[in-house]
Amino acid sequence: METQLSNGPTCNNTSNGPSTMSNNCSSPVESGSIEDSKTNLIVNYLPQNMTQEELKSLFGSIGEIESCKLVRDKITGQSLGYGFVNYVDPKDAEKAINTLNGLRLQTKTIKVSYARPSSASIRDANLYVSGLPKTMTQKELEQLFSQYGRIITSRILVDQVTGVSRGVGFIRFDRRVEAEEAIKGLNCQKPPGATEPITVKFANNPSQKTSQALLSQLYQSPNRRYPGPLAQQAQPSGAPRFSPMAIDGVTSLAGINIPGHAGTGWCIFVYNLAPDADESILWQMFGPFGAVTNVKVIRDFNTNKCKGFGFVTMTNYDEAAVAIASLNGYRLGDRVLQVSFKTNKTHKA
DNA sequence: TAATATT
Repeated sequence: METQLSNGPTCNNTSNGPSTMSNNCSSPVESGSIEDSKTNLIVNYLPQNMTQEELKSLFGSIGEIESCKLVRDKITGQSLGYGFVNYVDPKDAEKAINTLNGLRLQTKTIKVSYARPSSASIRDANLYVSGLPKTMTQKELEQLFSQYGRIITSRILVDQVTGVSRGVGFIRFDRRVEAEEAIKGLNCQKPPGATEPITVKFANNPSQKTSQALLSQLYQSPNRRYPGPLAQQAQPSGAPRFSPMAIDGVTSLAGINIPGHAGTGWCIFVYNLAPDADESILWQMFGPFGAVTNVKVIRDFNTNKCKGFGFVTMTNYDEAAVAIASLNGYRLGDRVLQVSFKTNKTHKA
């Protein structure tokens, strides 16, 4: 634990997530400020539909949260895909990095790292690079740019089908001045061995998105989500499909009184969990099916071992129904899970 | 030639 912390949490890159190369591993001390917070985390690559409450619920399963904020577009209110979680205890922040960094949520692999102190100097430090040799790797790209400063993230865009580089990428520096120097030094220059010069300029800001792009984003249907890691358990072919109209996120469920519906969402009962099961397994199993607002593993007060069951709250009925259809009967280790909407029989008024 | 990381 101590070793990993001093080595920098951002070294925990995942293999296929939208993560960075591993040169951003400086500790807060090494990066020049001993005042860096050890409780405040930045969470990147959040699913588009994840809410602040869901973020808080996920990270609250680690420890007490002092504050939590999902960053949204000022105009459209759309999530910008990242947020901040500030813990009360630095130990919990460290634990969150160790347990939640790299967690797969829907189509995303989230990244959890310490937040740098907010400052104007770290803003607008993102570069768009085009004309790269198709053979250039992310590592080589970073090597080229690292002479100008500390790289926070890098990415080379690839063809989704072939996996071949599209010759364009992004480099985010720690500070804007570093990005400015990189433009001066590398724009219109040929990388070593390349036959064509590259273009290096500041990347567009998300706020500059066209209204058309915003519209397509607003109407992106959450129904197209792949059915999670457990597709073999999915409903038999021929089973009724769910209408995208019904799960557009604005369907009002307030006041509906149906078993399983708890006012804030649809409560799902998960039975036959192992004694050492924890909340993360529930997030991982149900997250791919849609908006999960809460998970809970029921534990014995004395032993702190799971009593064999837990609950998951999902916002949308259709997504909950698909999750149940897919996960009921799912084999987790050597156990076969029973998954259903929660009934009211356990606590009759 | 364009995905999102500083409240």
